[in-house]
Amino acid sequence: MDEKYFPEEIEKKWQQRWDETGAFEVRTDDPRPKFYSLEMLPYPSGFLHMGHVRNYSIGDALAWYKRLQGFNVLHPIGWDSFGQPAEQAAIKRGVNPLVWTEENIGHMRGQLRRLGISYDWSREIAAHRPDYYKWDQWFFLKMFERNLAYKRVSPVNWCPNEETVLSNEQSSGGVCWRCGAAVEKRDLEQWFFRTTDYAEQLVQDMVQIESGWPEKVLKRQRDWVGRSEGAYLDFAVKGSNKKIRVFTTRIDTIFGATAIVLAVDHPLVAELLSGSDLKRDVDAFADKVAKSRSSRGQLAEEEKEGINTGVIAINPFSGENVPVWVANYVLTEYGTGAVMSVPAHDERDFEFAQKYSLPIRQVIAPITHSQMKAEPSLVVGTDQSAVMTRSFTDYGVLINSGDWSGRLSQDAIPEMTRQAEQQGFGAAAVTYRIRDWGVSRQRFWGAPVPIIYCDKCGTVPVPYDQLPVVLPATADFTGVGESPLAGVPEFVNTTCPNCSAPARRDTDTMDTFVDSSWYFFRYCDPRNDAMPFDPAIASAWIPVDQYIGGDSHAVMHLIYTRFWTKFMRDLGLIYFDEPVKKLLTQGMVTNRVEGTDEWKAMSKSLGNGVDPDEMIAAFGADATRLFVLFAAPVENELRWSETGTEGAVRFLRRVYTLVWRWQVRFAGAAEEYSLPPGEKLSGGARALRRKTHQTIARLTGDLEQLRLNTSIAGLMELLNELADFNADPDTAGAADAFVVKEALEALVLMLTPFAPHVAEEMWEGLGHHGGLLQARWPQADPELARREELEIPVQVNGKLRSRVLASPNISEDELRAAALADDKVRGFTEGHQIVKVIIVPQRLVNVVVR
RNA sequence: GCCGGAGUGGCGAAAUUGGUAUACGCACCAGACUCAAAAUCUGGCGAGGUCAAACUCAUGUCGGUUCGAGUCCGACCUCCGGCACCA
Repeated sequence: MDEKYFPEEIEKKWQQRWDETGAFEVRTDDPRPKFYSLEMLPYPSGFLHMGHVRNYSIGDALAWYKRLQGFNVLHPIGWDSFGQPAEQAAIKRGVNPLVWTEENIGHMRGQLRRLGISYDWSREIAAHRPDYYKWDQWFFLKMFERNLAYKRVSPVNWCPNEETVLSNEQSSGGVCWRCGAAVEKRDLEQWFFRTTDYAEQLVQDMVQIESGWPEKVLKRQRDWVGRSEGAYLDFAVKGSNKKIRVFTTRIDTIFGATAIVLAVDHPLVAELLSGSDLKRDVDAFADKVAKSRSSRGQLAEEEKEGINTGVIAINPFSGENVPVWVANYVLTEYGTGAVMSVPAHDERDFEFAQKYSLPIRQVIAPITHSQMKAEPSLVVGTDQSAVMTRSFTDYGVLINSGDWSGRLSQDAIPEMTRQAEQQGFGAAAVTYRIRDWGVSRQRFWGAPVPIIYCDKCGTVPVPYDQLPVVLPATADFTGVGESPLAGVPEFVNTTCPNCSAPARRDTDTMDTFVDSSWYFFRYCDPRNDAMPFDPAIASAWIPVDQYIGGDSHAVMHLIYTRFWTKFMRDLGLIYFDEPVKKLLTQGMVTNRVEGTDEWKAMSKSLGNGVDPDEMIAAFGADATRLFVLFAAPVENELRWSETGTEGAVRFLRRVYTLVWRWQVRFAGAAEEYSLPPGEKLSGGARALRRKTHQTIARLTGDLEQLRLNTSIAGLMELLNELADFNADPDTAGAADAFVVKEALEALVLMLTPFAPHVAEEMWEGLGHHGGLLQARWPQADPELARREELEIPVQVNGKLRSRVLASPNISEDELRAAALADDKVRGFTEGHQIVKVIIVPQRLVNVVVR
């Protein structure tokens, strides 16, 4: 130890030592219990930002804490290194994507090491390397074999700016998730994974993780899967043998159906109208709708429009004739692309009916008090002349519904569904909003789709022994048109694995979310060249005990990885359903935007970024990390503050100086540091001991819940108590020195998760050799943590009036007597009748008077 | 519009889940050290009130339950997120 705290030297020293000894490398056959601490792997943009620092500091704190508790901790890192920016660099600046990516990784790896995050670097992986993406391709082939990967022409979301296909998730809100450009539609042949096959499991299995995942994330996933229970119903078309199938969740409103409405590209539209005069009008209308959809993502804001086709359908329940319309507000992709329109009880149908003067027939009446209050115009048995001013969408009691009138919605729904089934015109049904995952990208910098097209044999999977399908070293990066791979003849031209005739490779690459769906399985067995991972090894580590990342991945990545896990389970690679036990979605790191009062996520374009390297240079990695963890609860937004970081340095320096002052005594004398039996401690020493043990208990609880900010506050309190104790190392007696040593050791050990370098340095200074990896988290003695004397507040009628001193084992009677005898309390009770005295043992006395 | 979450000092935030509101830190103020500054150390720091105290009022607003409410219940206001024609 140096006399002064020089973070740079200490950090360099310990980083080097950790590196040389491979300190954080772990083995799967270690007998200790395992713990898997995982942070979302970074995209190698070239530079770490403060969000990364926060993410990895949280994960590292947990990893160190668990190590000190005796766990075998897997804490790996890798690179999500396929994706657009590398290709953009190639297009704009002519840099080779591989060179660009490897350079970025090199720089960021250096930054992570300077931060001193305790990773097992021997397990580092990168998605763009053939030994990784080989397994993306392997999984693709497995999907293909099981009919979970299929190809179809489909209108895809197309970003005109980046000229690439976007998934539904990536284009939510009608804008590109990365660049914000308005999304268009295009028809392309695309590969899809059947995520819809797993829709039900994705919802059902949430019960397995709901205790460990934020409710917010689960809710978004539930919404995303969009499970909806209802029924299919077939409406016969008059004068034809065709039927129109609709999906509804409100079969109980069917007597109020006054139209059938089809989506513009519903297949029946063309059939029903062939030869009709209206066909041209409807086609023109369909074109118009398609155009306006591609230019604007905001469907909800569009005015409802439709055309009456003149076709008549028959309501299977009432036998009534209803007109068939085509309209822009019905979605092709959801349900059956056709709905029964019930204006009285559906907002959208109501709006549509008003515009086209369709009849609005009430068939559900409100029954509860709050419904009545909200809908004064609607009453049971209302006459048909009553005018509805808006739709009534609650459940209620059926009216004007033939034999069903008088039934409750809740009862009518299952019974009407049963009748529809029995009579053969309907069935109970569950629909989902989730769609299949489009994985094709017309991109160079991704894992090539391992498929070959042969004129004779058609679509042929690349044989497993020919994997990986390696990306060519380079291509023409024009940034426009089809995939760059299509312009590389050596890549495209191949022979058919079946018949050896000349054939062509698929020129698309896979979505990068494929890479990130299973990467943390690969960490467990990163150099396996026979399989993506050994099932036994992966099962020894996974499920991940704690996963940490931004909540921007609440739906995309975190749904895909759950899907992938279930798929791997069905392949027989693993036997569990869910990959992640506990999830933490950390808050953003924000900074003030210069010249404004706004706090926004740090970004280059706003000019409010903070460079982690500069922080490390100015304050040290330990102080930077400590501040980031202390400044706010992990899930909150963190507002950047430089003075806050100075405060963190101040704290570390105070601890360091104290250790320095005492280490001479601890290292020099051959004193035995145990408390001599029967030795009486001074009041101050007892208080310090108590604080030490209270702090241990507090931190142990807080860290389990990742309450890092309060943990650090606890350490600061302990330091303050140590400073107040103010014993002199040169003259302190053995008992005082023992108490100080106990406090300092606990402080240093518990500081390790937040500031590991300086903790190592101080731990060594306190005379321990072998480093913190040999050390153990301190144990709290509950007996010592307990107060020996309590200052118990005394209230009169709930207002604090005084305090009395009492020992913790004082009886209730004694406490009551002491409280009532207190001068101040007597001042407030005099002249009143004491009704009762409430005593919360060891806590409080409340005297109730009248 | 619908669904979540949150409102506590000048600021980030605590409060063992109904029991001393404002821990810890930042900023600020005063003092010590210094020729001076920085650093460091000591003290102060919700509002009103007073020489000082007593005391009063304060956890978005209004009401309720309770001996006692930041915490529970009801209504409302504001802010932040998510979803948005999903039948």
